[in-house]
Amino acid sequence: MPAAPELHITVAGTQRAVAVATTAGEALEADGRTVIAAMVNGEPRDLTRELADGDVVEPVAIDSEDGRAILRHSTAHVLAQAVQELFPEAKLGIGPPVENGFYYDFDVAEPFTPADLRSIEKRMQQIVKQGQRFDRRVVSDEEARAELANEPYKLELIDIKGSDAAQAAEGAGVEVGSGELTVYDNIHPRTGEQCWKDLCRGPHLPTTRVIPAFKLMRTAAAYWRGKETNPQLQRVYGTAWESKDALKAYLTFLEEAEKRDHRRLGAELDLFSIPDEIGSGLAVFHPKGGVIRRVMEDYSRQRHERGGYEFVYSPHATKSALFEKSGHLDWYADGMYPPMQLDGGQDYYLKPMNCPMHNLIFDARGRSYRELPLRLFEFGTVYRYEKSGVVHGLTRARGFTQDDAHIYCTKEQMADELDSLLTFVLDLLRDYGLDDFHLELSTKDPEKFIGDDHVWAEATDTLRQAAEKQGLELVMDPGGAAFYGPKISVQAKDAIGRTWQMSTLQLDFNLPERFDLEYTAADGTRQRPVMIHRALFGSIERFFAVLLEHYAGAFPAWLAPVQAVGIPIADEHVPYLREVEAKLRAEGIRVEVDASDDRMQKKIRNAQKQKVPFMLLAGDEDISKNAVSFRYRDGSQNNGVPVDEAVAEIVAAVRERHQGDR
RNA sequence: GCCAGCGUAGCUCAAUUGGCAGAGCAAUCGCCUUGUAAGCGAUAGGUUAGGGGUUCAAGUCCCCUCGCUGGCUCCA
Repeated sequence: MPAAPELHITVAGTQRAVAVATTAGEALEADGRTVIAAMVNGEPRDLTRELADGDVVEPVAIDSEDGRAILRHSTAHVLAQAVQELFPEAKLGIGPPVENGFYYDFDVAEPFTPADLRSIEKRMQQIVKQGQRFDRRVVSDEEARAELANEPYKLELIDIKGSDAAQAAEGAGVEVGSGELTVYDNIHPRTGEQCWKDLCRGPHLPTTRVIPAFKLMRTAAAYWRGKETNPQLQRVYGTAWESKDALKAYLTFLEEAEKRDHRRLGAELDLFSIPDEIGSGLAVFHPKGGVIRRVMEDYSRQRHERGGYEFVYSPHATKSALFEKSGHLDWYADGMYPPMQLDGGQDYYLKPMNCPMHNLIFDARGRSYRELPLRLFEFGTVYRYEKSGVVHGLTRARGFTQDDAHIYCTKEQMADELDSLLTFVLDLLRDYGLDDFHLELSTKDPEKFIGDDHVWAEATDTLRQAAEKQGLELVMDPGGAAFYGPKISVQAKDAIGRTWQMSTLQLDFNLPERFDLEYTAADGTRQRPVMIHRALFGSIERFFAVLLEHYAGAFPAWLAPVQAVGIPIADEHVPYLREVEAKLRAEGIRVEVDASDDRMQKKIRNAQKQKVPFMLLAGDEDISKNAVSFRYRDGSQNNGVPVDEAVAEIVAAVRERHQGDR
């Protein structure tokens, strides 16, 4: 008698033989609650999918990255079902999982109101409670078109299936992928009735009841397939988690992020403001913010001086001819303030970038190869006409100052220069307390560029090599380059794990061409230099905002606007603290004595709220020992610290740029 | 720029159905003289973003403008 046919598979690293028609869930002995899907040969699949001979099966836990994505995608389906039950006319867009949650786009006649959102969420809870089954069904293109005849956006997705357009539309791959089409039916557990269905690649949770915790967050409009010229759909954002605690932790994280918001801290700590009277995106720095900014700039200047940079200055406005020559008026006019007409019809523009100015400095006289690399540095203030909806505090302003430099070098010097430049950048960022980086390489935008393809390819390759040499993770950003050359940007993670774009390095073979820049080589021939654009902070304002949020306002001592405050127990102790103040001031420390008629407790509270790193308290006991009570802003304290020791500790923390206070 | 929400004292927020614009903090002036995150009292602070409309009566309802917030698109 022949043996029953068997499949030979690998389950969680162990080889096994199982009966034909065994499902992934059976092979994994999955409970469908903690293990909610299977990774089969590296592809996520439903637990109900049958295995084939030779399959390699791994469990997908709901609290893994893949598991959360499946959970969120399934929750997006529940959202869409709830919306179509409450708003039968709503047409479906796409509904992928995203970082921390999911969304689904709908075409509806009226945008959702906050009340709609609440009733949708309520309906979703009912669907979750019912425990509807997610059932996968393979369909042909024709069947899919027939079933989805009332869903015009889904039909469009079927049409572009597998094309570049499908890849380009964020999230569309979740619906159609590039292989066979599948529909997921939601089946009522008791009646077996089909409650809802959606075109979807899957996989999904076994049932809706497996969703442990979710919450709808907000509504927003979003352009269909991310194109500004397409109609706007109504997007509903939500979040979903593997447990109620995880959801709660996420909501707490959002609150924490809100407390760190640089716009809020900027007002609380009296650092800067963006007065309506001046205009959107145009900030003023108050004295305390000014101190931080000045110290940031001073240190950067010092480092650049040591790094072989020369300092230049250039004006904020120029005749249009300069930006015609640079190509900005052809490629960047939308991002510029409109021109001012002066001198009988002459157009003047505010500069959106400093590079053309620096090119003129390079070109002011003949240059020798002996001068290269020539590094021109400027804190250059630029003005860009940002669309009204995108302006955001200091991180997206209309006027800002770049720590901008342009490096002119030979082709031979380029690789070394990029290498040392990246090291210089990362080093400097570490001094400002950021140390978790990755790099991003932005390549040519096929619709917006100047110069030859092979020149772009060469520049991109050079940048890639420099990036790889750093041994950091490198992420590609196709089409993200500026019009004149590819770029590497340094992305840094802050204290609560958010990623910010910091430094940018751009390689440019094109502007030297347009400006006809030349140097005389050793053999007497005229040669074209290569140009590197780079900004380390990006913009000082943005960097300031990132640090403000990174430190939650508690800047390390060397950057703190007030580094130490003297707090007397009573008025009679003020003169003693004045002496301590004088000693600190002689060492260049920014110190104040709080001689107001508040009580000591209130003075401590005020200093804590202002996040002053060091508090020096003095009463009779301290004075008798020529000491102070040395309090740190974390609330800890050393009593009876001799004044000279306290001074030395503060001076050391500032001079050595300590990250912590002690 | 597009969609939605919001705009009350410097800040955080009240104001019942459309019915006298209010509190805490901050500020100013006093009192208190103090040992580890808010002492007490008084004073001042407002064209409720601006403009128009409905109404006996508008912070509240309607329209327009401006600004901000969250997204989309874009970006240092």
